[in-house]
Amino acid sequence: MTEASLPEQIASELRRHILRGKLAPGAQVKERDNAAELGVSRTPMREAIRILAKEGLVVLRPARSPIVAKPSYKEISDAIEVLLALEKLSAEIACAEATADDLTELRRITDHMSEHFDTTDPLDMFEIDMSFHTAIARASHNDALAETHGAYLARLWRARYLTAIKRRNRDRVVAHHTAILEALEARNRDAARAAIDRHLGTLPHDIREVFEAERTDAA
Amino acid sequence: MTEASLPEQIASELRRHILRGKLAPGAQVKERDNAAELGVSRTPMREAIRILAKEGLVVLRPARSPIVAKPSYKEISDAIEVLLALEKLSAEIACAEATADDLTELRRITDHMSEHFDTTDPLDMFEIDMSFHTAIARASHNDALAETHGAYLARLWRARYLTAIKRRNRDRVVAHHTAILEALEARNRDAARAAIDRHLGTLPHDIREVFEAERTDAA
DNA sequence: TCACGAGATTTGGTATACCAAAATTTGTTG
DNA sequence: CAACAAATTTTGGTATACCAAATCTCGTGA
Repeated sequence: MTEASLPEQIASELRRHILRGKLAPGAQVKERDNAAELGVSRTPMREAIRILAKEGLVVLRPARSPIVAKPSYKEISDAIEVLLALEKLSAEIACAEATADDLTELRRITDHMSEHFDTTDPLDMFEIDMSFHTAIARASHNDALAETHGAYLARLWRARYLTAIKRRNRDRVVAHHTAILEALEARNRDAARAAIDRHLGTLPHDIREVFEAERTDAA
Repeated sequence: MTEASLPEQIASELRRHILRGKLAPGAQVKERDNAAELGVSRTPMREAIRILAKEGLVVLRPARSPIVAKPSYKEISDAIEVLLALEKLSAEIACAEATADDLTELRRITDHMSEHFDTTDPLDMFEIDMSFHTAIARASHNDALAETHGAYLARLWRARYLTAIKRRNRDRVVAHHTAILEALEARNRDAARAAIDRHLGTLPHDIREVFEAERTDAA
C-alpha cells in the first residue's frame, strides 16, 4: 500500500482510538500526551487533530484542549439529512455517468460483503460497507461531491457503527445494496433514489434507539 | 469586533490577495516568503494555508509548494451542482422549519437589494446577494447543512463574482429572489425548489462564457 | 549545442524550545 | 470549614532549528 503522510497516519490511529472507545466522547485530546504515546512530535499531532476536527470527530476550542465530539441527536440526524441528499444526488448523476468499471467495483464490494459477512471482524466489515457508499459517490465522477460525501460519511462513522453492530443483519444490508446497484445498472434515477431512501431512511430511528439506550445505561 | 485567531487573520489576508489577483491562479504559495511578508512564523502561516485549502482556494501537494487553485470549468460546474442540491435541500427544510424571523430577514435583504442595487459598489452588492443564499441555508436550522452550503458558496466566490459583474441585472436578481422568498412564505417545497433552479440554473452557462472569454484574451 | 548529472540551494516536514494563557493546587483568612 | 487568592503546573500557540526531499545551477562530456 502507498504510504500516507504522517499526519494522516496519526489521524487514522486517533480515529480508531475514538471509534473503539479508548477516547470517550467529551474527553480531552492533549497534544503532548498523544504525541508522546505515538512517538511523534506535537507538530504532526496538531495537524492530525485538525484533520479529525474537519471530519467533526473532535471539536477545537480556542486556547483550550480539543475534546472528542459528543454530538447531540439533532446534530447527528441533521448530518444524516445532508448525507442522504448527497448520496441520492450521487446516485442520480451516476445513473448518467457511471462507467462499467464503476459498476463492477460496486458489484465486487456487494459480493464480498455477502460472502464474508459473518466471518469478518465487524469493524472491518463496516469499513467495507462504507466503501460501497464511497464508491457510489465516486461513480458520479464529481470530485467535489465525492469529497463532501466522504466527509459526512466520516463524521457519521461512530453513530453508524454503533447502530450497525446493534442491528447486524447480513440479509438486510445485502438486499439493500443489491437494490441500489441494480437501479444504477438500469440507469434508473428514481429507483436509485428510492433504494437509497430505503437503505438510509431508518438510520435516524436506529440511532435514536442507541441514544436512548445510552441514556438508560447512565442511570 | 472580537479578535480572530492569528491563523484566521493570516488566512483572511491571503484570501484577499488571491481574490484581488495579487496571487494569480497557479502561483506557488511559499510558507517562508509569505510568513516573512506578514511578519509571522511559519507555524501559523502553515495553518492559514490549510484553512484556504479546506476552502478550495489553494491546493496542497505533498512535499511541494501549495499553489493557488486554478479550477477547471468542470470543477466549477461540479461544485455548482452540489451547491444547487444543498440550497434546494435547505429551502425544502426551511419550508417546514423557518421562523417568522428567518423570513423577515430574507425579506429585508431582498428589499435592500432592490432599493440600493444601482447605488452600491458591485463587490458589496455581491456580498449582500451571497447573504441571501446564506440566510436560506440558515433558515433550515440544520447547522451542518448551513456550514457545508457556506463552504461551497465560498469556494465559488470568485467564479460567481466574475459572472455577476458580467451579467449585472437588477430586475432579474430581485425577481428571482422574490420568487424564492414567496415560495418559502407559502411553505411550498416544490415551488421553492423550482425557483432556486431558475435562479442558479443558468450559472454553469454564464460561467462557461466567462471561461471562453478568458481563453480568447489569452490568444 | 544539448543532454545529463553532481553539487548547491530551496522548501516542505518534523522536532524542539519558549511563551502566555488556563487550569490546578495550595495556603491563608474570615 | 469554606472561600478566595496567589503560586505552580499544565497546555495550546508561536518561533526556531534541523532534516530530507525536491528543485535549481552549472559544468562536463558526447
